[in-house]
Amino acid sequence: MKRSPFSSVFRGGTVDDSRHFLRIAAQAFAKKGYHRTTVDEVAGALGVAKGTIYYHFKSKEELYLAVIHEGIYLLEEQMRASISNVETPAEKIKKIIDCILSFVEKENGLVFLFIKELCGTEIQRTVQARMLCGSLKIIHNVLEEGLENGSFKNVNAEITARSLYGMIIISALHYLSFSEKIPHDQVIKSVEKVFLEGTLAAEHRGDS
Amino acid sequence: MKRSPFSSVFRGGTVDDSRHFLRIAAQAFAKKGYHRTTVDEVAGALGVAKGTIYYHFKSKEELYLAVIHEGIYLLEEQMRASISNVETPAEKIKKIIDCILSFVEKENGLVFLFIKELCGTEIQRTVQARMLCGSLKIIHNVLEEGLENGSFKNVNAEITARSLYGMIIISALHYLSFSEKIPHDQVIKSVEKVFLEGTLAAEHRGDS
Amino acid sequence: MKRSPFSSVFRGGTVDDSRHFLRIAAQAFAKKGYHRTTVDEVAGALGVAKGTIYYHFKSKEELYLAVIHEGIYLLEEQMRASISNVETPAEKIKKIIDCILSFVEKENGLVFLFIKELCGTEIQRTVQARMLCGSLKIIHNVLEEGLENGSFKNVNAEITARSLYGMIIISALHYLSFSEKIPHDQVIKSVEKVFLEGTLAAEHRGDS
Amino acid sequence: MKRSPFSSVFRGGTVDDSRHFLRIAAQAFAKKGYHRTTVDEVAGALGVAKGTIYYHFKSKEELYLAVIHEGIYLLEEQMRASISNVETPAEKIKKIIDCILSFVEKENGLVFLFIKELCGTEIQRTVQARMLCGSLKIIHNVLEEGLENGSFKNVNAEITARSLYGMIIISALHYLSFSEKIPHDQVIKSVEKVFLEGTLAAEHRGDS
DNA sequence: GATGAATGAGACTTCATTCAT
DNA sequence: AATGAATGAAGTCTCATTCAT
Repeated sequence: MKRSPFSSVFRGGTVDDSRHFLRIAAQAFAKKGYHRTTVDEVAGALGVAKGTIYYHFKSKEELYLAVIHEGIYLLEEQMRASISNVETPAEKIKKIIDCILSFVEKENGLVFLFIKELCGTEIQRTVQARMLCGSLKIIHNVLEEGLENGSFKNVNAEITARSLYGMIIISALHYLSFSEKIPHDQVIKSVEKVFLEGTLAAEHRGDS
Repeated sequence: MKRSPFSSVFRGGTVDDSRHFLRIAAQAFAKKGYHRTTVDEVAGALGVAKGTIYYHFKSKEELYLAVIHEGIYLLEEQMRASISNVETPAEKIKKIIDCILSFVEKENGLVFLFIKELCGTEIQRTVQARMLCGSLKIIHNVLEEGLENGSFKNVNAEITARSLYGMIIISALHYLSFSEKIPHDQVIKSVEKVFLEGTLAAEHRGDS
Repeated sequence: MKRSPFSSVFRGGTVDDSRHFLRIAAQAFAKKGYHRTTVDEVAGALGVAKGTIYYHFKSKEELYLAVIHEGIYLLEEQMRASISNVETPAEKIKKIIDCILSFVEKENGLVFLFIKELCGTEIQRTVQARMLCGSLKIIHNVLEEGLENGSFKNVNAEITARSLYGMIIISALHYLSFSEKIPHDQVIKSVEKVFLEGTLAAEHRGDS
Repeated sequence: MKRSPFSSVFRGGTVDDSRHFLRIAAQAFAKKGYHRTTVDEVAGALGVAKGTIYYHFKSKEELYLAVIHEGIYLLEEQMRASISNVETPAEKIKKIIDCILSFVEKENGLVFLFIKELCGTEIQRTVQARMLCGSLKIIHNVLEEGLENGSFKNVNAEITARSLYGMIIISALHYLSFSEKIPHDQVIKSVEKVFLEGTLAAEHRGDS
């Protein structure tokens, strides 16, 4: 029984097939970015004719959004999985750092797409930001858990969640910018330490 | 007196005129991003004919690079100025946070362009990253200064500089993504605190 | 009992069913014209899948021709019926005016299609014109009947038939062009009078 | 001094140049109709690159409208000229019949375009109809003139104007449909006679 | 008989770039 | 130095048609 590439999106066919195809499309887009990637190229990567893309998606942009959405969902899944069996909030934070770093490393094409999208049109920005809030929420929840059980200081959970996100992403991005391999352990150690313990030497701190 | 590419637009134009024009071009590009902004639009914003652009720049891309470069240089200038009369490294960090936040707020169009560019083609990424290293270096220097005089813990200065950058940028970006005003004081306070003092409660920390 | 192309759509469908379907297809085409109407839309209006169209017709064009043909046949039927029990040629002319006007009003979509087709490619034009000659012939016959029994002046029956056709159609079209309702009585009266009696005042006419 | 093909539409260049180009474009469209004529073909006929069309017109449709408009204006000019030195309304009618017939014969491509457009979308219909009202108005005025000076019977000038238009156009179209030459004299004589004197024999008429 | 997913040729449109003035 | 009309390559999208089920 022949399966249509996107059959699962609409009828029959497993969801996994569909996600698989979106992942391939993501790679196609990731190579050169939205604008420099032609629909023909995506179709080629998918092994279907151009018309097939347009049979399933209203426009290049709609396809792109599906791709982004899938990517964001993928990150969320992995973040959730990474902390599923972990006890303390501090440990969870460490796992999340590791997880995001790995994701950025492995799916760097996708990550570039995310971020670029975050810097697009006002409408794109908002849509995209709202989607990313899912993964942000996971960090946010861990922070609140730590605040409740007293393992974390009195910090603004929202802003702090974003700060952590930023630390990880930008640290990782730096290596990718120079096409270097991310020195996982070093980065994890450094981000962990700074985030959890700060940078001030003990004698310079007026710990609250 | 150095002559700018556009010096003739204003008779006797100086380098400052040139920077002024690049700043306007930046705003034009920032509205819709590199690809969706036409040379016609940039020319229109500049009040010159399209041919004039090509008289001064070899291509749209070259113009864009000049714009980006000018933007990055602008940020560097402001960062340098912000810490020029400050004593301690910790104080300098605070000033830098404030400075970057203000820059992101005021020049958000430019910042979006920076970041997008950081996520572009491999070659662009590298060029761009190298340029951004200027402002990173400023943070880096402050950290080393603090390491030397003992006010900072033994942290990896390079990675930590990037982490701080990431905290600030991403925190700020969040608000811009939702077209909200950045709550300056809150963000500054939060980032400062986390970065300098960490998030772990005293009793949970095995301070080194 | 003859089987229609779509007979299977309604089990035991007859020729009448077929005509019914062509009439629906006509409405679909009429809305936006041949080119702007997609086969999908026609299929949708018919409540069948696109493939079904191609099962019954070789191409979009063949379907369209069938539609036009059905429309022209419909007009002929009605014209013939309208004069079937009428005695004098002059009375018949009045009935025909009324009949065409009603047809244009009720089946304006179809009429637009006819006319557009009359203005198409050379080959289409000829095919179409030949088809329309059926209804023209009806008028022509009435005129000849009148010429024979002396109730009509010595006019060129062919050209005059076309003239009458033109008077009616264009008069009616004017209202449709502005999406106004056709003022039946007025138009009938005016066309009748002009056609039968002319426009010149008695004293200005050198009646032959 | 080089002249741009459409220069007159915008600046410099004579209006005649511009009209000339629209006339050529009209011929291009006329051959196969709006939809089957590609912009490339029009550009080719005009001897310019495709982009040049889009430099001067926003879309294929806008170009088409300009073409139609020019054609309608052309007809009006000729109608007005044809009756400029004619005395009586009845003579004017004769001239107008001749003029329209000649126009249809010479510019048949344009005429097909007019009519097709009259049968298009509701919006097109209205726009087009409004434009054609110019030439209709000329006939209308002649009729009113005749009504006032008593040379015409008491007919409805509006509807009658349209009727005459229809007689001429459809009579002429018939020949074009079969790609035959229009027998000018015969048609003129027939239309004139029917329109001015009617078809009923004297003894069958109850002249008012 | 009927379906509808897939196809791919072809059309419109955009826009960076050139060059004569 | 500056202009802006002209260009044409390239990209998005449509849709008539096919064919395996």
